[in-house]
Amino acid sequence: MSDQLSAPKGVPEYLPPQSAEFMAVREGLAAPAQLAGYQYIELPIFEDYNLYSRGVGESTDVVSKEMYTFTDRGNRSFALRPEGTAGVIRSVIQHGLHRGQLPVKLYYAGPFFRAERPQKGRYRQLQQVGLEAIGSDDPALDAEVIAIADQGFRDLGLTQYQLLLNTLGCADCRPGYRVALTEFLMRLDLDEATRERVQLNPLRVLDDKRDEVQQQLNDVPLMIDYLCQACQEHYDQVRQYLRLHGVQWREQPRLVRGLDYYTRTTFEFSHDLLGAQSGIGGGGRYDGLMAQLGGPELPGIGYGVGTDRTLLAREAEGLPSLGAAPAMVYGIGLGDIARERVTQLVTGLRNAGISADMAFGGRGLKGAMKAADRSGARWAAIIGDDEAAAGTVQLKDLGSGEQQEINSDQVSTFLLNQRSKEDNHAAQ
RNA sequence: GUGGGUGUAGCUCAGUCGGUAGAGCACCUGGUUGUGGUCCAGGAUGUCGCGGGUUCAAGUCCCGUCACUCACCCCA
Repeated sequence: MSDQLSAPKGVPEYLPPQSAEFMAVREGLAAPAQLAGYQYIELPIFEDYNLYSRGVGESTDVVSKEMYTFTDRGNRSFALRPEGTAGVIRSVIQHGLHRGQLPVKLYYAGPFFRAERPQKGRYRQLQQVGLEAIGSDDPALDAEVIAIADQGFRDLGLTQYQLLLNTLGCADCRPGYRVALTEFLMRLDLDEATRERVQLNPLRVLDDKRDEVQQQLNDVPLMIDYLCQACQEHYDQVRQYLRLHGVQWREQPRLVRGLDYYTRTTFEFSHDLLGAQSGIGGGGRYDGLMAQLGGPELPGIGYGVGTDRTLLAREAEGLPSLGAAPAMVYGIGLGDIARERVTQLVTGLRNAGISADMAFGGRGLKGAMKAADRSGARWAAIIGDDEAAAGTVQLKDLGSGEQQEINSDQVSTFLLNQRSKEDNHAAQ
């Protein structure tokens, strides 16, 4: 037991049947992006270390203490990607995607890595579906991006979550706010680590969960009161477009994000039943990031939603699991010749688009029937010596128990008819 | 990095006042020869996380250690 190999700490695995649910969730989160014209981008899972220190920000926890880093034999420094936006922007700049039509609309899905202490819903290898829209600061785009994330959650049946919305201002108005906030925070009674955070990035003190901190924040200055004219108008329009999308939200003036690149619109989807790690998705605008990574001065907005946490949220809401469909037919052959016939039958069915499994290991009929039942198949196709000689199949409906003998070459047409009959029935 | 909780069968867990280990589910076999589910009968399964200590005797008490887990910081 002690020297049993095991998966690395904090890395979730999705085994059947849950793996089918995982894939369904990932597809469900990506589908609304595809419908809105976003195109898939597949990117490296590790990148140059400097991409993150420059892009995400040296002062963030993600970069300062949560990255998996390594050097290769050429002594180049890399990091397993802790988030998706920086990599997308790097790729857009490198390949000049922004020279085409704007905005560039991309989405991605895959694993990300953070070397944190694991807990419920917080993993060292986490899965996200994310998207980025680059090259426009149109507030209608902000609303579209948010609406797409919201749509994904709703399509998957989630209801007990809320969208928290805020704006962080821009390079013109945020510095003034930051000064006011820092002055306020420095007068508070805070522990040393928190005082350091005030210096590094005072905004991040705002969503400290500890009571002793929150109690002192009643009169804290808020960004919303320091917005410049342009940011105020932008935020107003984002909200107007959100209404047009039919999206509900809650203003959360203390909402901040852990990454340095965010500007203006920021948002987070928070689930009510998930415990401490309640964020199922979040994102915002990053109008300075492109330039900071050596590209042109183009604005952008995006989000990442947690595939793992969305799956947990569905479970927490008691939603029916999105299991894998079992094979439609389960073939059973008794004896050597019959087993050859079954192999041919199953292959023919698969070619006709009918999912088919079969019994292996030469077990008896009783055992094979048991296996057929457990597979969840709707039909058992049994061939023994008699059927092999006659060129027929015993086709048994495992739901009703009815059984009939039909010619081998008619099985697929029979089943296709059955399937369309039942589909029509289900559609009514 | 910091704090709490838990480690017993494949899974979920029970195990009293210390007396050498159990249930449910799952699994296997049988209940007629070529027919599953339900039912009945039977069966296999453990380094009680690991190491040490106390004791005639430790799953149970003590110490250490490791793992898992929840929470803080932070984030999806």
